[in-house]
Amino acid sequence: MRRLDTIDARILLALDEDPRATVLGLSRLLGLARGTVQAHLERLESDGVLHRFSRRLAPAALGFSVSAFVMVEIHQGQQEDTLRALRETPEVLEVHGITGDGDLMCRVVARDADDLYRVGQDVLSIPGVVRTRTSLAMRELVPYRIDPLLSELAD
Amino acid sequence: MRRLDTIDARILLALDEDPRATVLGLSRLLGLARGTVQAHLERLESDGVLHRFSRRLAPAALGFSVSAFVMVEIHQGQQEDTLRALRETPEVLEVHGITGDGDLMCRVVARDADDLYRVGQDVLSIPGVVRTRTSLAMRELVPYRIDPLLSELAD
DNA sequence: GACGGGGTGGGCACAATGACCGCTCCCGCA
DNA sequence: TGCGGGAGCGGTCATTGTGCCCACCCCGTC
Repeated sequence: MRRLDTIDARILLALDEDPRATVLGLSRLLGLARGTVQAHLERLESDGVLHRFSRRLAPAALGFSVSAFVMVEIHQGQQEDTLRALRETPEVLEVHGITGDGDLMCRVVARDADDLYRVGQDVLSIPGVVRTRTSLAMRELVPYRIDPLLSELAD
Repeated sequence: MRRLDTIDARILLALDEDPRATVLGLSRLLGLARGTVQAHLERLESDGVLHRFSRRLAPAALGFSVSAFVMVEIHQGQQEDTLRALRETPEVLEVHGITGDGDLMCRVVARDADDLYRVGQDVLSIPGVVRTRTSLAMRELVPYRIDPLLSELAD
């Protein structure tokens, strides 16, 4: 994966401030030539450095205001089937293979506490799933952010 | 938080396909009037339904190719101080207050395995932190996605 | 039965885009 | 030592998109 430089970082931080900023606007703001900003933006999009747009969408806007982490212990043998089923469960937003006592760490969302129970059951009923341990995310104490790391790169 | 409608969902899915699509382009693609798309896009940005732009950035592009989940057990009394320190640690990307055996669930990144050890020590040395349990995210089995939920809304 | 929100379609002046050009500077390499 | 090549810059061009109007219409609500 390509490594970002100072200019990329400054552009991204500026886009955080104003996500709909134009290329020309950014070039003026950052004191760069328009072509420079344009080239960097194109590379950012084409190099796979940026995730899909919908990553910016808050699940709550879809009515999924409850989120939880589900540790899933699986039967290693049929991991493929298990993963396929997890992928087909829309409420499962992401799955990581982790070290430690669980095998899979899933982030799930639900409409409310009751709905979360249903999602939990859905996961539990997936073939290959041995045991689950659900932790309800009660408060988002530090909302996802990456700008501190970006800022370090920007100067 | 405002609830999205079908048009919002279709716009967002189209932006997933082409994040740099113009308003005019979207209106043609979706068979909607330009003003309609423009109004929805403005509302999406202004209603706080969209997270900051940098949420789209892959940490690996910054050189942080290792990520991990750190369960942090804290001294409830000084939670404020602990949180402040976590917030000041750039490698800590997000923190959730959760139910269950840990108190805090942190997602952290690091440059490599060695660097992760350092980050782990940093967290452990924060006042109020009693115990930590780190799970290295070895593989992203289902990368974050929300489009299945969006698609349900789109039709 | 009037109102208002949210969609449509059109039109306008202006701004931004994409795609060029040649120029310079700097770094790596033969 | 000198020769690429990459990356910024600054400029131009025709084309496209934007922001902001307008009037209209449908539909559910009070």
